Amino acid sequence: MSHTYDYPRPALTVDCAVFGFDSQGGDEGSLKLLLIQRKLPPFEGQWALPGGFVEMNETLDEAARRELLEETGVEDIFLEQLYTFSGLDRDPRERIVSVAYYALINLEEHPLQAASDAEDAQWFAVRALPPLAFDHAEIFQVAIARLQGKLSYEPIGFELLPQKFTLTQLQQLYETVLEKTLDKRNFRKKILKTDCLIPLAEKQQNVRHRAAQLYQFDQEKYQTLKQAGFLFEL
Amino acid sequence: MSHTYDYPRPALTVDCAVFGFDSQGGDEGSLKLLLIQRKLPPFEGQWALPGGFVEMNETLDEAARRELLEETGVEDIFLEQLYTFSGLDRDPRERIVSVAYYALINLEEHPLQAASDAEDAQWFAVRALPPLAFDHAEIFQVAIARLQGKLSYEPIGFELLPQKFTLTQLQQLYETVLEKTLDKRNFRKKILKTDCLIPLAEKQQNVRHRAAQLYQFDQEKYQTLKQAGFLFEL
DNA sequence: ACAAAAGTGTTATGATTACACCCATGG
DNA sequence: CCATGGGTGTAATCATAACACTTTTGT
Repeated sequence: MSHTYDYPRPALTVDCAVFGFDSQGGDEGSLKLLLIQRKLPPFEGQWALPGGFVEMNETLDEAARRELLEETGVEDIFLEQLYTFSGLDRDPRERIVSVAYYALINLEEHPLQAASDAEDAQWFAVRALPPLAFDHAEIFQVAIARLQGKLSYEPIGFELLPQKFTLTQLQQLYETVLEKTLDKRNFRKKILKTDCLIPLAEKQQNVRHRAAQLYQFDQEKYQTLKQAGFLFEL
Repeated sequence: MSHTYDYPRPALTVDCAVFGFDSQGGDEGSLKLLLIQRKLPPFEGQWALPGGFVEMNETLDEAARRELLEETGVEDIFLEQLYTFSGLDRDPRERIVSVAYYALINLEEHPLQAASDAEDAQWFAVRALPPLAFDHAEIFQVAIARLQGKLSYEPIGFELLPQKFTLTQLQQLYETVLEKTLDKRNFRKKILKTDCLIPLAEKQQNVRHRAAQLYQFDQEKYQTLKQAGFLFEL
């Protein structure tokens, strides 16, 4: 079946930069990016951001979530539109405009399911990415810049952690993403002063040192404070 | 001539929310939005954001600038991508995905040229917009939220003023866009401390009170400071 | 008892807020 | 000389940054 229009149209795709955070990886925790290995030309065998064509009966958000689920088995995650890329030679085959998204996920609670349609999906440390297909390296750059920017004035970091986390994990996350070290006492004072963390009646398990207090982010309270003009800053 | 594809494709357009600032308008200056009156259905006769279809040989930025020039005679202005809108029923005729831009312009130095292709283009105070075609009211909301957000941590306000401006004009601009009043002395201290304003050897003319010092924004210096990690905040 | 990370307070400095009067100019 | 907006300083409060030791727990 084919489709005919009076004027030529670019094809429209979505691409997703999915970030995960691994509290264990390396000394200080490590930030990861989810990539899939291409099975078909162009860029056959190379790694790329998950994504694909937008269908006629879905919005861009829906397309992004669908592709993510199909290609990586990941669903129900934080996902936000990033930027639309429209360079004339993005794709060697034809003119393709791509709406990029970035997503945040915590590795513990969303393991990769072996991708449903035989694409190989893997996590890569953002400090050691393989060469990426198309203009995906550029999309990644924009995505990480956005993540860094947004982390400083919106509480999106929690999306990268398990529901229950320690203050040290949270701090490591901020340090890793922002690429700078933070003072422990000042960090704790500031984050607790926001009053958006609920201390749980529960401690870390199976650690061979003093067990840390676990916390949970109070999404509802944050929304309330935000209405009232409060700004989450770090 | 017609064009045929294996799969159906949404049409792709750009829409521009162009803001202007009028230091005179009203007590405190007023923020304006540039609209064009539609000559054809759908929404015939209604006001809409300038915009149109993306051609195959141009990027989105280029398309936005081209449409702006064609429909309103405006060129060489600050223009930035905003968000891509993809609701299934944005346009009653067919599926159209639209990449929205916002632009800033100073009214004194860029008067509207009677639109080259017979569309009627006019400035409207953002506090008193007419009903807008399509989902353009939503696009406008996103645009103004972005303008407010960005004004606080990047020096984009200068794009809305003439090259030479007084501190009072600048303050009125901030007050108008952010919708809050600012303290004169504190505002001046803070903005001058950034060291990005060049005092000119020139004063306001033709005012019936003490003439104010004119300033110019030092774009180069700002870029330098920005590299060095300095953040323009207000 | 040791190793490993958790947890906690104080002080100095800089930033922000609040606030009111004199000055220059044109009519 | 008066009306209009231009221009300026200080003190109080708050936020930030710098900094080191004690506590808990498992081995």
